[in-house]
Order: sequence, then C-alpha cells, then structure tokens
Amino acid sequence: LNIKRVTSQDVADAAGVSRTTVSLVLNNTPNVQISDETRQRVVTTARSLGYVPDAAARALVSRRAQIIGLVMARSHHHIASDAFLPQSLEGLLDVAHQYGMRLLIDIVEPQHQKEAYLQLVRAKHIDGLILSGPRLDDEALNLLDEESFPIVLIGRLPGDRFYSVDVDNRAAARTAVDHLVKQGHTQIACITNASPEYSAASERLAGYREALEAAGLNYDQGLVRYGDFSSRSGYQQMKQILLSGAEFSAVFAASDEVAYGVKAALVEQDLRPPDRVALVGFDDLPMSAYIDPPLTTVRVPATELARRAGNLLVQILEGELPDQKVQLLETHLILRHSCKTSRSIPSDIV
Amino acid sequence: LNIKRVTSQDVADAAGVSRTTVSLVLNNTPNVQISDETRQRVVTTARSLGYVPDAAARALVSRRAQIIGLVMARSHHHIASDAFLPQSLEGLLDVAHQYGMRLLIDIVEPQHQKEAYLQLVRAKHIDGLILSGPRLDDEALNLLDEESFPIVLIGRLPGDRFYSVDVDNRAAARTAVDHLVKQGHTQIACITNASPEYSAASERLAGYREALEAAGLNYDQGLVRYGDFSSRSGYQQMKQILLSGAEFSAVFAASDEVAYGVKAALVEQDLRPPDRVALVGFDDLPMSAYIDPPLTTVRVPATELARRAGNLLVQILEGELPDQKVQLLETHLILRHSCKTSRSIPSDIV
DNA sequence: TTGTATGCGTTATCAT
DNA sequence: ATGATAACGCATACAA
Repeated sequence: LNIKRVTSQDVADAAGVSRTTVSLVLNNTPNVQISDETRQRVVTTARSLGYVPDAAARALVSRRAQIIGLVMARSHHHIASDAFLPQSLEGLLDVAHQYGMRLLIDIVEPQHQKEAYLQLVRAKHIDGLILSGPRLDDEALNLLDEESFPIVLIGRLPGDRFYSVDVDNRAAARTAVDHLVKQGHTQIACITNASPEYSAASERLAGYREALEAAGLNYDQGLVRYGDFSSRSGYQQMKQILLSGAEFSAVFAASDEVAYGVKAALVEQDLRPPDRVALVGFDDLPMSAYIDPPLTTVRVPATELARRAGNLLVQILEGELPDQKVQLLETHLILRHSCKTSRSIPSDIV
Repeated sequence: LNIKRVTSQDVADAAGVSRTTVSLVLNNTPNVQISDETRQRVVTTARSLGYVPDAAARALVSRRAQIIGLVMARSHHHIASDAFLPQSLEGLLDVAHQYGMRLLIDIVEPQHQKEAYLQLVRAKHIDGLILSGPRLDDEALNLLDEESFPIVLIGRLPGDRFYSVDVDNRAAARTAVDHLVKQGHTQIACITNASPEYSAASERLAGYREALEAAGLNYDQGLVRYGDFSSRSGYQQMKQILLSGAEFSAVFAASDEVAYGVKAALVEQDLRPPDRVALVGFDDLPMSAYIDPPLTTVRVPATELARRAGNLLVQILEGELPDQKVQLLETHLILRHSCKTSRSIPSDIV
C-alpha cells in the first residue's frame, strides 16, 4: 500500500520550524507568542501537504479519542427494522460535527450486556457513551456509572441516577388512550412496543392503565399483548386477540412500527380503521403520515432527543455537570385518520 | 474523574512477568514458546484486573485502528427517513463483531464532498471505507482510490473501478415495470427514488425506459418525475402529475419510501391502488408488507448487501485482493396487493 | 522461555 | 519566539 503519510515532522521540515511550533500553531495553543509570519507559513505548508494529525497519536497523548459512542440496547434481530434509528443518527451526527467529534456505533444484545460495551470504554475507544433504550437489568451500566464514566441515556431508568433525555412516555400514552376514551371507546386493546424490561414499554403500558382507571374502565388482561418492536409482532399479537374473540373497538399500539402490523391484521378481518376499529400509534415515524389511513399517533421528537443527548454528553465531557439529570421533551398527539375524529386532510402532508 | 486505567504494565507486575510477555500471551503471537502455566497466569490476572489494551496506543504502533468507516452520501436532511440504513447497520455490525472491529459512521453532504471523509482517512481514524450511495461527482473518492485506500461501495459507479456490492438496479426495475406491462398497462408513470446523480436512481430509470421500449411503448416525459428519497417527495411529485392531467394507469415508484407518498397522493384523489391505479415500489422495506394495500415491490437484500460489503472490505484489509470487482446480488419481485394480479394473502405476513 | 530497548506521532514541559 | 525532550501505552526485533 502506497498510502502517503504526512507527519507533523514533515510539515516542520517543509516550513523550516520544529515539530513543537507546528503543534502550537495548528492547535492554536493560547499564551504562546508566535510571529504571524511563521504562523502563516506553518498553516499553508500544512494545508499544501495535506497534513491531518494522526488520531491515534493524538488520542494517546491527550487521553481524548474525540469519539462519541452510540450503543443501542436491542437484539441484533430488531435493529434492521428500527425506524427510529435514522433519526437518532441524524441528531447525533449533528452534534458530533458541531464539536469535531466522531460517532462510533454499536449494539448490545440483551443477553450478554456485561462485556459488550464495557470493552469499548476500557479500550478508551470512546470518550463518552450514549445508551439508547437502557434496560433495568444492565450490569455494565452501573459499573461504568460507579467509575463516573460520562453516560447519557436516550430513555430513562427508575431512580433517575443517570443523565437522561426522554419523553414522558406514561403521560403521552395516557393522552393517547384518553383520546380514544373521549370518543366513547370502552374496550381498548393495547399492544406494547416491546417487552416490559424496556422502560419505555412499561411506562407506555402504565399510561394506558392510568387512562383506563381515570375513566373508570376495566383493565382487561385479555386485551393486552406485548410486541417486540416489529410490525410483525404487531400483526401476530393483534391476530391473537382477534382469534381470542375478545371484544374491543379501539387499539392503542405503543409504537407506529407495531401499529402497522396491527392494522394489517385488522384489515385482514375487514376491520379497516377507522370505521369499525380506532387505532392510535406512538412515535410518529416519518411515513406514518403517508400510510392509509394516515395514522393518529404521538409525535416523539426523535432527532431532537438525540441532539439533546449529544449536547448533554459533550457538556459533561467538557467538565460541566448539569444539575438537571433528566430532560423531558414534549410530545404531541397528532390527529390523523385512523380514529374517527378529524376527517379533514392531515395538515402535515404538504 | 476517577476512571481507573489498567495498563499492560499493571498486568505484568501482578503476574510477575514483563510487559512483553503480557503482550505476547494476550495477542497469541505465533512462533513464541511460553509455558502454559505462565500463559494461564497472565490471562487470569489480565481478566481479573479488567485489562483491555488501549486502542489508541495499539493503533499507533500497529498502524491499524481496527475501525471500519461507513460513510453515507446523503444530504443530512434525508438521513432521518432513510429506512434502509438500519438494515445496512445490521449487516455491517455483523461483520464488525465477527472480526473484532468497530464501526464509525458519518454522512457526507453532496455539496462539500471534498474535505468531508478525506479527513477521516488522513487521520487514520479508519482502516477502510464503505461508501453507501456513491455519486458520480465525488472527487475525494477518486483521490483515495489513487492512494489505493481500501474502499468498498454499496452501490456502483460507471466503469466499475471500485470494489462494489450492489443489485442490478436496471434489470430489477425492468422486471418491475415489465410486470405492469404484462398486466396491460400502457401508460406507466415513474417517480425516481432520487436525483440522477445517484447511480441507483439513473439505473432504475433506465430500466423503466428499457421495459417500455421492449414493449414498444412511448416514453412520456410528462409521466416521469424525480423523487428525493422521501415519502414527501413521492407525494409531491405524484401530485404534480395528477395536477398536470396526464393519463396513466400505473406507477413505478423507484423506492418504497417514495411509493408510500405516491400512494397517499393517489388515495387523496380516490385512486386507491390497486383498483384504478397499479403501484409498484422498490426496496421492500420491512413495513411494506404491512401497509394497506401491501406493496408489490422489488426486494433488495439490504442487510446482505451490507454484510457482503463488510466482508469484502475486511478481505481487502487482510491483503487479499479479490479479482472480482463487482458483486451483484439477486433481487426478487414480491407480488402483493398494490397491483391487480394476486389477490391472495401475501405469503410473507405470518 | 522471557526481558530490554526502541519507535509509533503527538502534546506538553521545560529551556533557550 | 522557538526548539529540545519527555511522556502516552503498546508491539516487536533482538538479547539473554
């Protein structure tokens, strides 16, 4: 391989100065007096040689890799259909670019959490960690916390010991279900977005229960099923409820992805929303406005969530420890056509 | 920060050996005779101390960062709704895990291609590059190629100078459109997946033309519009065709994402597929089986594409240069319900 | 079978 | 205002 490698020594030689001077100039080190003329010369020769400091060498000495780690706690199998991921990446890349950092990404399977991203940290590959979809049973997380390694959660964990950015899943779910209640539905099924180890899933389910209780409605075990992120699971779980013969007039699917599957199962039984069954989702994926019927759902500001998480992490890395541990972002119920309320054209299709 | 940092020296001390021995043992260096007893002792003390080699130090000396770079040539704006991305990540993470490598991800805006990922390479942040959605006008790409930096494209560029993994977009598009032709459609609209700088877009459009020509049908400029990845663009472009009053009985949307928007525009005009208009997509996103009607589309093995690309890159990194530059993977036309052919339940909903 | 010495490219601490 | 020099943590050729 004939990859040419330009070092600071090369620049120094070409500019007729020492390596130190090159470093001083290029890093704009403060409290150092270097003549403008020399400064210019160094900068231009560096550019003309195409010099870029070696990341490894710099990381080694500065103890900063300049890399943010994004770790997603999902089973490998489910990442492929995680429609949220692109939005998270967008937000995080935003922040990374802004601060001249890089983004390293990995997933950790629920089974072997322990070793997985611990290595990433121990190897000092990353300066800080953003953990998306934290689980209650994550041991490595607590270990890292004890060492006060910089961590920000996208999501939330009971106790709020971690810096986290999230939406109020419980309140949002309650609002969504309440919307169904107000339309007169008394038998509302619920397919969760994931298994209850995921805090978002249990919170959304709790919101569902609260809305029911507030309305004096029965919580019927037979109308509740657990999804696993995928449309497929939504389809399957809805199918089971249909097969069980349980009666219901509305469904709260705790993620849009799951809602798509739910709808497919309903359509298959000639129960196309919104006429005979109302359907509400959760997340507001970009395409939810374009499916048929457009999905009434809870908008989660996914990109902004990631952006906040990234900013929070950078802040922590720079030594400022915000006193507010948890940032909760607003959600909004987006009324479209999968419930009978509004029959006008959704305002967000343009 | 009280982050404890265990070095190979610590392990050496604790095990009563030298740093060299630690390195030799832990790296399983061949052609070195070390007593099993010593070997064991080193391994166990390393584990008990929680020793993980410093990535920067290792990279510096070994000249290998052990990091694969995934760069997506998309405008920042479009990444958030890139439903393909999760699948690509899944495949790439597969490979990365398999070879003990890490995955660094970045995007490069079509505007300022030049500097963007060049820095990533120059800083030796990454050992090799996987470029998704390469563009004809990418200067940095050629620069890197001249230095024979390891690159694999997901997608393809004219001339096939690069190692690439792709599907035969043109043939697949032809098959899809041919399917419409065979159903008797003579006026078929086309909304591309992206602007023609993206080779996939121009290839799919070419396939559309070829199918028309083969059937002796007119290529009508007025029935062709360019999308930009998003559902929104599909909606808007379809809307324009509808407004133009041009006649058509079928639409070939060159990506599922775009197809969703197309469908929304059709539904809005009471042209819900498949009854009055047939619709065919391209990509087969996971949820395309679950929308209503389930979308007839071309299945692109996205995860496998990424996996191949990753494997190819690793192979190159290990010094074997495959003589086959281009790997073309099979696509399949998935018949669902957005065209009038099959009226049975799609076989892939289970 | 194991230890010593050197270098990777950078930043930082000193002199000059 | 600039230049030597010493780390940073690891791998490796060479010694022992």
